[in-house]
Amino acid sequence: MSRRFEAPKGTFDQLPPASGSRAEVERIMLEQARLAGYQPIETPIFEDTAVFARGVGEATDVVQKEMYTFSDKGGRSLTLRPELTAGVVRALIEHGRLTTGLTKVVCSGPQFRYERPQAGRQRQFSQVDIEAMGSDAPAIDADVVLVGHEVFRRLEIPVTLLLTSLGDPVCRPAYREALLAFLNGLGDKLPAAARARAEQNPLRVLDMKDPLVEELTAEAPLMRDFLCGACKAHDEAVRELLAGAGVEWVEAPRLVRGLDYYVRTTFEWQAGSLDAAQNALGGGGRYDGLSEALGGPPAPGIGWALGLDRTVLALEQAGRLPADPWRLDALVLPLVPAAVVPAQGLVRDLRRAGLVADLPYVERTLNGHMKAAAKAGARTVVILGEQELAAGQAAVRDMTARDQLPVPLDQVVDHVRRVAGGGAP
RNA sequence: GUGAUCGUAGCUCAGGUGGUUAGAGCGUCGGGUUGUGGUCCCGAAGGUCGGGGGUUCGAGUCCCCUCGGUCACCCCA
Repeated sequence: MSRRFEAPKGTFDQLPPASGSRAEVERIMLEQARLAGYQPIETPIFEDTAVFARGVGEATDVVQKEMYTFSDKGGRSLTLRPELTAGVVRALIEHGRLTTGLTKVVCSGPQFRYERPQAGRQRQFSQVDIEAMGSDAPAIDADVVLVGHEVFRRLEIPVTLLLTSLGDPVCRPAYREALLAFLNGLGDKLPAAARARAEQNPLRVLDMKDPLVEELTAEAPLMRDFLCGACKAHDEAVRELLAGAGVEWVEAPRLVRGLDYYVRTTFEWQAGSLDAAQNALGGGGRYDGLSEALGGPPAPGIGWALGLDRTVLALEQAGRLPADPWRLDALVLPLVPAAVVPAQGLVRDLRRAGLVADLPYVERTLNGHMKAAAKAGARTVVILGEQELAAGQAAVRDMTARDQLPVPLDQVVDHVRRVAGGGAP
């Protein structure tokens, strides 16, 4: 026997029926985006390495140690996308979509980061992402957040929205200096890891989990108190709009992003139900300036992404996974050779009517077929035996009611629709 | 990248101090007499004990290496 293979480290397979629930979560997110006017966009899974290096930021951990970078046979340096925003912005710039007006897009798909896997953190992971580019109006910030609010509402999953403003190139440098001064003032009381981080990106010291660091930085200056007039006005307008839309949030002045492009409005949804370190189900923020960094025209933007795998995990733990929508409405069962052709025709008609219909394809006793149909959750079984054929009928069994009726062949579709549509658990 | 922990049938797990043909439950398949279901009864299939090396008369059980899972740090959605 030859060697058996396993999925590569940090990747996983999605098999039915769990894959059905997962697809349903993705569908709900895409649907909410569509209702809010976001149009589908698709970009390559790999890009010129520089797109991410410049877009995400040379100094970030993502770029420095987590990218899947390789050379193709033409000697180009390419990178499997570690996130979606940079590629989307590159595409919008390339096709001249950022010169005028507002562009709202949504996309979904796998991304890749070389990390040590754990629950909710895989080397290949999927996100559903929305981006709105071309406006710095606070209303668009609220619009983007509202999409997420509705998604989590529909999924009936308890989340907390963390919200803050990271300032902009006008006010952040002064804050950075103040924070750095504060951290330096702590001297060697600060652990080495924190001091090292302070040199790279002092803001990130604020979200370290080391209790000692938390204690030492309890009185650290906060960006919130350093916002310039424009940022402050923007922030207040966003909050007013969100409050008006009934969105609740928690102030998170220490919320920090690991991607360099974020400015001003920044947010994250945390799962209350997810008992894991990776509990951010979705997050994002404003990234004015990213377009310019990628060689495009000035075009402010904001967006966020839903972590699909984590959201499914959280739904699982909360016992709220959406039902798998692939359950059979009708299993059509030809009992004699002469019934095979009419059965195929029935299946075609049922499917045309939008019902999930299938044949068994395997040899089994009638008893066996019934057992299998029950186990699979089929709502009806349409039996075509000798007697039924002779009468031009099918026996349609309602599996929930355990009730069976002879139905003329040309009425089977309507009958199944009535039975299957009615009693949905 | 650092630390910890685990790895026995498709799934969840048993397998004292190493000792004949490795077990259970669930699941799967078949049967419980003519064409009818999830409970019940009977039966069957299914395992190079993650992989490699070592110690030993003998290893699923001990040692080393390696691969993978999980958890925390780190990072992030």
